[in-house]
Amino acid sequence: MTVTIKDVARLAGVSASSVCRALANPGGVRPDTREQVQRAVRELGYVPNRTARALSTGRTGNLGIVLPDLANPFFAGVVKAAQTRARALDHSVFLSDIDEDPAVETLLIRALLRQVDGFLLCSPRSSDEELRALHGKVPIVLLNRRLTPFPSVTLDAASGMTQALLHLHVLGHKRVAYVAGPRTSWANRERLRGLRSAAESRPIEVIEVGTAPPTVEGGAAMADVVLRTGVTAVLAFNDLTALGLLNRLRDRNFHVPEEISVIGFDGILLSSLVSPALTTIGVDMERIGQAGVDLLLETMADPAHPPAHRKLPTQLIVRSSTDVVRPH
Amino acid sequence: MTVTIKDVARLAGVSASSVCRALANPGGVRPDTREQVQRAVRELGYVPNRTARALSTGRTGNLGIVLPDLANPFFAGVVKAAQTRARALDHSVFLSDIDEDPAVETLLIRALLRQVDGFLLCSPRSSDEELRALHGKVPIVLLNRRLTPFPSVTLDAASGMTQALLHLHVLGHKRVAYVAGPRTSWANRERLRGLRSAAESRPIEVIEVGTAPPTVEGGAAMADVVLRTGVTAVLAFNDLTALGLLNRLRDRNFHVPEEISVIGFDGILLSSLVSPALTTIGVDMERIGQAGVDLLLETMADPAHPPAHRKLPTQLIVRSSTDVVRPH
DNA sequence: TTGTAGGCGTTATCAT
DNA sequence: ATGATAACGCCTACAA
Repeated sequence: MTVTIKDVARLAGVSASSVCRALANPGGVRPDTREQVQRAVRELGYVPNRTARALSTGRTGNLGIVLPDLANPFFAGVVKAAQTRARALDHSVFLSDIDEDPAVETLLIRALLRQVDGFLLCSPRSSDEELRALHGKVPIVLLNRRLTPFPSVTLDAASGMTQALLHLHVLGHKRVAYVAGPRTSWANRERLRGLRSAAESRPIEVIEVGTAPPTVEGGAAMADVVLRTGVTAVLAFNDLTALGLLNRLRDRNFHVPEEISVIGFDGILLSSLVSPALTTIGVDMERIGQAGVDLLLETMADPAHPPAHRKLPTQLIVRSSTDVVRPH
Repeated sequence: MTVTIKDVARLAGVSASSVCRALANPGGVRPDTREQVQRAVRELGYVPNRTARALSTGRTGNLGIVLPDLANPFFAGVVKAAQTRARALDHSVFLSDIDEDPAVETLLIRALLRQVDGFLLCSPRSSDEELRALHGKVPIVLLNRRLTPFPSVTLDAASGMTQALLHLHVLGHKRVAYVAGPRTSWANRERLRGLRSAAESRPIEVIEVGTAPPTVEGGAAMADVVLRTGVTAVLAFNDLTALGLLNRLRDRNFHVPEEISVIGFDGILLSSLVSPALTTIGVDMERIGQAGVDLLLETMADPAHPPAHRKLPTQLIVRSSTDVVRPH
């Protein structure tokens, strides 16, 4: 039924090891032998069983990608890019959506541990300790989180926040709100830190209005709180949150951006389609996913010399054309 | 370094076979033996190597999900649900985004063939022949495509299209356009068929304006063609296409829905956030993903008696509040 | 250059 | 109820 290396060997009139060599190391075998083998392979439609190979070599050719929520276009975009990159490098991808639940994260990782050569952990929600406990067991690259001794791909949130605040400053804003993301999110802390730091040197007050799930619903739920602070602008943890805000503000008959400015983070497609279009701090999801996989493969190749961290740029995308402040 | 079943056996003072039994079939072993084994397992932190198990049992505990484009929120939503369901049933998921390229689809499937117990093929772009060639080799469930002898999960496109056309009819529309999706998409043909069939019994003319990639860009590119037909309403293959249309129409200073109505398909979150919100034919992505996995597991359990096809409902979601026609 | 003989970790068969 | 033993498919010394 299932064609194995032995079938190929028999048909080619050689031993299994020769088949193996002919495939793995075409130079290490006589040309005519290789010819025989290749013909047999084609004829039988032989495909090596990677599961069996993994048992023997200890390498599976698989990567594990773990992320908080695939419904967030940011992660979908990153995974798409990562998966494409992985395939180009002859690797398959296990996908695990933990649905924002830190508890299942480490469980999932442990379950997949021996089925992958390494993990790309996107915005992991686990504690530093839990993650560190994994170190040495399996190559890991962190996305959107910085934690020694792991290699990681992060975003230059400080730059993005500075660009955004400068933008708001020029428009005359004096008080801005920040709607935070998950407490367990390193990126959230980083963005807030960047925002605060950018505000220090400017006459702008930053008000942290609290944490919301990084979803449209989460953002919508925070709109009233934001309004109560009387700010003229609000920065959200990410685009989904910002869109939720935008929507609820519109329901409340507040005009964006005339009465209140909203700025998101990620630059997902969706942010460009709403109207008024969302001003946001954009990132290159494709590059993020690629970089993650590249770093991971480097780490796997040489665990002793893990590659350096990579910090990717952010770029403010101003979309609302009439950011005129009318302080209230 | 890595703890195997033998380590457990040694520590528990039993044979490897007993460890295996104690874990797989707790009843088939003496209570005190099981006790010993469980203690050893905990102490050593033993986790069975699923790769090795797969080699022995022939079952991997993995599913493969293949889809055209993860950047499409419809597929992201379906995959999220499917993945969650799979995990609940103790299965892991391989993900493959083929980026709308039929050529890589079968290649990918063949590559993963021995690493999964079955495939969930979402909107497969391959030909009937290519797919049928896979039959018998591995359990397969089709999503968004009907093709004997495969079990499948499909949508009641005809119903959705009928609802939409009735809606347009009531509003007085006489000529509507359909912006098609990929030619290789079964769902596209089905939707067009449903639309045509619904139009037969009504005084409405359906004009197929051509094929567009099922993306925002694809939709945008078709806007001018749609305008040239002079229709008062346009149905798009999916929401992304519809949103592209919406956007470009707005750029052309056409008012939606006053001057032209736009209707999408899928009911992705995005469609509810734009303004005017997109009227669309909604589906339950979560249920689709769940049903896909459920069917697949049934098929795997008993390949001789594959489960029946499942056709899931569609529901027109009217969002634009002022669908008044001003025929031109 | 090629074949033979393990072994990877697990499960299943067969005695005991 | 338990323990040897033989697979599963592949890879890699080692020997020829």
